[in-house]
Amino acid sequence: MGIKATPRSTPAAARSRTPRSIHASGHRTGLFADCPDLIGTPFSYAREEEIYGEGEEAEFVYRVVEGAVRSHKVLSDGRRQITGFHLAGSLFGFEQGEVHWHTAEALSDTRVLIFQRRPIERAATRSAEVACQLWSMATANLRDAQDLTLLLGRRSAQERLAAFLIEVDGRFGRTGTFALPMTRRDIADYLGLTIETVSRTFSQLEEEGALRRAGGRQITLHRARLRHVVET
Amino acid sequence: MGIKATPRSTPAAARSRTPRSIHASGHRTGLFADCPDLIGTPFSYAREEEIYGEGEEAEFVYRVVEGAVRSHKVLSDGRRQITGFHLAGSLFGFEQGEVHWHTAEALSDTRVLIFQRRPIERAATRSAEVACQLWSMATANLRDAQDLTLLLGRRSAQERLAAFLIEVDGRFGRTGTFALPMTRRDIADYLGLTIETVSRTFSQLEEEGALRRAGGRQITLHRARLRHVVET
DNA sequence: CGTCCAATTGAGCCACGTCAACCGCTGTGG
DNA sequence: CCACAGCGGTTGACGTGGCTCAATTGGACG
Repeated sequence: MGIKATPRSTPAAARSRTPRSIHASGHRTGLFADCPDLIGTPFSYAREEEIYGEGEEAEFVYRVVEGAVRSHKVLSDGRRQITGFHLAGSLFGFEQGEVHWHTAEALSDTRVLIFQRRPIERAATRSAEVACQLWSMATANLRDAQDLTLLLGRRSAQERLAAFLIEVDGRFGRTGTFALPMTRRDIADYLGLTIETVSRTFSQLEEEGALRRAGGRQITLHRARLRHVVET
Repeated sequence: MGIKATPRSTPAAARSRTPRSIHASGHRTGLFADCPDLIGTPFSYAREEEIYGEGEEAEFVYRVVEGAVRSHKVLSDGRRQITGFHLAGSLFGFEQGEVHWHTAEALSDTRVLIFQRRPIERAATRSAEVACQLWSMATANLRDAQDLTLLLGRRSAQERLAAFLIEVDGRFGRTGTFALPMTRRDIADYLGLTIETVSRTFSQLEEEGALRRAGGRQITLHRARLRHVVET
């Protein structure tokens, strides 16, 4: 659970690098787009590498440039709940307060932009616009978290997986065909299931013609039928 | 599920009332405490009365003065997930965007202060301080939602109920003795269980000496044992 | 071609859900 | 003052969706 790969380099090292300007693509919110003085430092993480851990001081925030990241919490006995996946363009690690209250790990080799949290928070205390963007971001995350709450509290395995696949499809541009960036274990820990149940549910959905699998990760959705599974 | 009592009066009527200044007690965040120009209008709701519905235009936000409120979402087939309880002092209904994405109902006869959302949002675009408070509030709600996510995704019935009772005790001042303001159905719909399972779990916890019941709602906790059930 | 690990599949079990009976309090009407 | 209806809560019997344990398959890579 959460195998740690050897870090290529440390955030401290990243901080000492010369920042280069790059423009982020596909961001969900416009935050930082209109803050030309906030330049992120490019950085990379290997597959399964930890980006930050729960309880660590929250010095940086991150934007995914390429790859994917998961945020999760673990109980002492190892049970894990993933609270979100961050794909290209999305910002994560912005958890107000002095410490991170999640652990973040790279799903695959991932490039990010790193920003120092302090200057952004200081900017927020001066600029209502920045603060409103942070508010807006927190609100979007809140809505996602509450949707997940409904999913976990009241939906069956089929409904959970179907809703999840529709969500991922949406993030990949609603093409209906994509490669899942996460393992069955990640999906299980996001949906509050076991890998076996996830696997069986994939099989059921495939039997019902709601999707087709190719090589485990590659998926083609039959969106109408999937949406029918989710209803509401 | 969500029986609607006859409203005593409507929010529209509240809007036309003369605002009276009162000071809110026991608020979780200081929001509005230092905004003397933002005066709330007192208003009341009867037990089980709907305060606002999902999809309605979000014209007001609310602070509980006395009583308790639940926020929830429902699926088309009636399955319900309560996403939060709001006790005296807490602010709710502030769900950025034009419409509410929850339904809110009074658990018992409840007094609130109503604030118009528009002026607050306008204030936020002008004052970084106000915007930061809104951000901070959203962040606190986000943390709660993600804790609930872990609870629903990965914990057993006993752990859920124990964690819930500790949480409620905390909100009532950590006395260890209190009357639950909500029914078993509400608890079940918050914890993603059925009323029968909640009831049986109460019985188990009582057998194990982790709490004592008196008349259904009145509870005395054995905090050490309850905490032991939750661990982590 | 062999190794490794993700994924699938099967068999059996159990925590929690379902269905149903019953209890006890409260309010109401005779 | 009692009878009774209504409702929240508890308990029992039984069903089942998802979990556990275990074996097998399949794809990626050396």
